[in-house]
Amino acid sequence: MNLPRPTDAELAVLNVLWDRGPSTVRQIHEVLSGDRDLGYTTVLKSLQVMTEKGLVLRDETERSHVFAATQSETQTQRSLLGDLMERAFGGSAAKLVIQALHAKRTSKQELEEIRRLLDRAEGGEG
Amino acid sequence: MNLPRPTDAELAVLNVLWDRGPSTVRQIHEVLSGDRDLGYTTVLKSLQVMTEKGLVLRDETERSHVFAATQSETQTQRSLLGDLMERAFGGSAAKLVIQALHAKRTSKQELEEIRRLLDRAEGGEG
DNA sequence: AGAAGCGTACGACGATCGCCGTAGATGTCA
DNA sequence: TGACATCTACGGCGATCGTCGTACGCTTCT
Repeated sequence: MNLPRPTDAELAVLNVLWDRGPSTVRQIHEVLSGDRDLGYTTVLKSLQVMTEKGLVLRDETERSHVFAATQSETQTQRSLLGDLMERAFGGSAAKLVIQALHAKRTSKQELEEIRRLLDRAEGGEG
Repeated sequence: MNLPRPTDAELAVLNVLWDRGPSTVRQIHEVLSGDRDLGYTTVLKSLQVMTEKGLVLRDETERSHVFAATQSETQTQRSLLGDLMERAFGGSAAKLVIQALHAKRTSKQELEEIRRLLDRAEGGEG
């Protein structure tokens, strides 16, 4: 089954989950309300919706439910990227990468990392 | 002034505009209804909303208004990418690029193109 | 036992999304 | 001139988004 694309608010929650591992509403709320002003029940409601969508799993064994992301950060990043690639880049990974490199100044180390990946990718292709 | 992120439906319209240049509702509708089933007034309404948002400009000199994108495809691609980079990649272009290369099999030619860009980017840096 | 605190459930609200029907103005053609 | 086609404007509909208030059930503390 294919999961729906997480919304902005949902992605913020997922980021916390990926960063800190399975967490309670309170823990997530604490992290998130560091940035912006955000009610406790807002986070709770988000998690409830995300549970219905299958974006998170809820462990109800304890009184304070514990939530965990169902997809890894990497999986989500790829599908988000694939989605954007289709919708805005005519499906071309190369165009996307090129614009990404323009979108933000990339450090020398990062460029090297990309180059290494390129070598591997090229090698692995028929 | 900063334009809002175009929605999925709006991006589909913009794609037509970038591809065919300034167009009437009818022309856009013809292209779009090639793929999916879509009412004429649906496209019209989209364009009206997009005009309010500043995503397109409307030329009303003719009876059939002519719409044009206010941002180039490249500009939009970059801001979409920058946005996603912030929301899902912790602001790291490198992570994004790496996942993008994984997200879809990339042809040898495309890889070469990216490599060339990398050379240029590296050269131009301090 | 009663009060105070912590937790989830539920419903609501204003905004937006994507979609379209209908109204009414304007142009075209027999 | 009258019929018909073509356009835009407007409003509505069901769904989702992001946000929260309120209700209510368990703990825990006094």
